[in-house]
Amino acid sequence: MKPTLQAVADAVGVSRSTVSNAYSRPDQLSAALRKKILDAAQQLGYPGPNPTARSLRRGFVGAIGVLFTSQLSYAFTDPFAVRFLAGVSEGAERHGTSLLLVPLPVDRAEVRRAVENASVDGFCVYCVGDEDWVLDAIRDRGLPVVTTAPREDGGPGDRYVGIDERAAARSVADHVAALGHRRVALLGDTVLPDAPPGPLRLSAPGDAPHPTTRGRLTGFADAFAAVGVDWSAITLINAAGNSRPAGSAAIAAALTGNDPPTAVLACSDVLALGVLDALAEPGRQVVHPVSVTGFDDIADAAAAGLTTVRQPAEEKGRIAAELLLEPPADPAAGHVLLRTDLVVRTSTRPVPRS
Amino acid sequence: MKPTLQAVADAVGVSRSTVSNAYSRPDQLSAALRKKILDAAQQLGYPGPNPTARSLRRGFVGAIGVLFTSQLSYAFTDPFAVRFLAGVSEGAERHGTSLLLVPLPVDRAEVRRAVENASVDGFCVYCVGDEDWVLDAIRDRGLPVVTTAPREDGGPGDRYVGIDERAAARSVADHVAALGHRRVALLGDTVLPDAPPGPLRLSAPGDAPHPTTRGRLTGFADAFAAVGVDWSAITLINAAGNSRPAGSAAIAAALTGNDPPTAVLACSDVLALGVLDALAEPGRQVVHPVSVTGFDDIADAAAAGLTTVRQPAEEKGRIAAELLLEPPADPAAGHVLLRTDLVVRTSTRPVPRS
DNA sequence: TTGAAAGCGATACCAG
DNA sequence: CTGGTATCGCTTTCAA
Repeated sequence: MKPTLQAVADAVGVSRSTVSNAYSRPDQLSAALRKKILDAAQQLGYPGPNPTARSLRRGFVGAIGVLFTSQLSYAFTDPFAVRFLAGVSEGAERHGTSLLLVPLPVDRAEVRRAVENASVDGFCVYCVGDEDWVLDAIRDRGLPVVTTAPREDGGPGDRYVGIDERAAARSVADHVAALGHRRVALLGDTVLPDAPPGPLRLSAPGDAPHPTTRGRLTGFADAFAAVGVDWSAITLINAAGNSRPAGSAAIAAALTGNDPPTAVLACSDVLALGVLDALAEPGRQVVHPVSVTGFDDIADAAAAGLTTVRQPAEEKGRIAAELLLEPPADPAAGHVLLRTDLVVRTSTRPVPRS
Repeated sequence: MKPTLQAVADAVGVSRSTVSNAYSRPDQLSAALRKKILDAAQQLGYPGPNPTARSLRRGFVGAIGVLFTSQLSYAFTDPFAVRFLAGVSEGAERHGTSLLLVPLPVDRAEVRRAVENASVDGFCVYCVGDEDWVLDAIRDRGLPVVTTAPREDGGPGDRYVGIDERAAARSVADHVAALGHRRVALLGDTVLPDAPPGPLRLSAPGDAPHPTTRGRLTGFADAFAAVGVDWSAITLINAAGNSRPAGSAAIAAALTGNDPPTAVLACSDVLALGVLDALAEPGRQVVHPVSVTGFDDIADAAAAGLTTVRQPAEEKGRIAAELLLEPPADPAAGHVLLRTDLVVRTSTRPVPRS
């Protein structure tokens, strides 16, 4: 049995409170006594105050939970997520706060349990898919939450850090439209739950359930509507997952069909790079060059010459952590919108004359 | 005040145990009563059993601590570390275990406190530098630990997953030596604590305090000793940090000096890529092509054509997690050595004839 | 099935 | 500066 604080107290012949003070409030006892206690503890092999017991008593843990509405390894696999986390960890580190990465089970009921079991002071939710139900589970815990996508029904303490998805998406799409592209395809990840990879019909961009995807598709549509291209004339393509291979697989058919698009606008850089991969495949020669755009501006985008929208990944994470750790006095300050920038590179070109 | 289990019990008119059972052991009470309790809880806004209290009582947390002997953001900045973590998270996820990323303060005394304050069932330590003192703090907690570098004085329960650093390093160095290189430079990160970037004298490779660096330098030295090149004839260069810019900065002077090395062997891919960056800089034309090798085989290595040693990053992480979560019955199985492979690409060429 | 009682290991207030 | 006491919120025999 591991010795407890009580054991140390007995050994030294003082009360528990004194031993506790020796650890947590050195100024509350004489240096000599403190040393005596610490020595005895060392000698007994007392590992120091049990952190769980301490948290219980203090009503505070010193950790924030980070949830990915996806497999946990997504957090380390997706380039944007990694940078976001780097930012979160930076913010947390500044406050001496730990990060608890909680894996979410696939089963909904178990998700509740996972959320309920996390010893944390608050949650930071990185929204990958449509996750209102996850947010509900968290909200029921009654802890502060910060999300990366706006909530429809955010309560008073609702905190959020993001970008104006719609405007940002519009900025790239405007660029593409200005280059003369009219026959375009939009590529999104899991536009509808369980949709297979490939073309997908959606009566309006606003029908996409996931807020981020919805915002981006709507922004794309806005730009083309402005030049007279109706939503119904735009090809929407679904990718099964946010990864390069998923992007390649999803776009493949569209590129080889007759009348392929002259431009593909993807909802993420990863998907866009997948499109470039598909375009580069020997078998997949398209009759004309295809312009491609991404979203995020991850590291690989620059080398690939990908035109994209930059959003400040690390800053987003850092602010998320700070929103949790230093709650703004003014609740209105709980919603932070970051700036985005259109980054034009070589992957977009004027529409080829036919 | 948030309602407690007691409040729910009072509201329903049952005892606490019954409410507790409603949550944790559904089979211990009638479905009807359980529903009644859960409804009441919902109605009262009871957030479910407090995870901290539960952990205290159960003596088990359901989380493992992950420590980086460096800034926490290193975990998300260094490509190899990220892949390692992806592996750890995969292993943890399989067990429904969370990951607690604990930021380590710079101050040693505070490190102890940080370690002592982490509510976890075990620790996984990613060794960046010379961290015996961190390991000591952890060991004093009396929790299981798995490290990525062997410990000199590992106790009985000592768990470790790594590679044969020395042999792996030797394999690249043998390749370089076979190409005829004799005037070589070795590049390592923080070879000695607080050493400035640039050339460094070490009487023997074994003098490097950090076990990983020591192993790699020794392996490099082995290979050259075998072809008659003495340690004293080898240039050792220190980089201030494991990053591309640090690599560039450290090597710069050596490349422009007279009699520059014909080959540079770096202790990591990141440093090696930094060397390639330096070589590519307009001002830095070297009189002859310089061969460069790395270590790890991160994603960027392939694109850069970097010759390197591959070690299975994700697997390393996954095994680390498993070693913690499914302690091997046979203590000897607590030490896992992974295989490495020499990957020859275009960054190494035969020594130029002069 | 249900409930009473005994902790899990520590902290904080308040006398002394 | 030190110690008694109440309590943090829950789980778990064990008996009814």
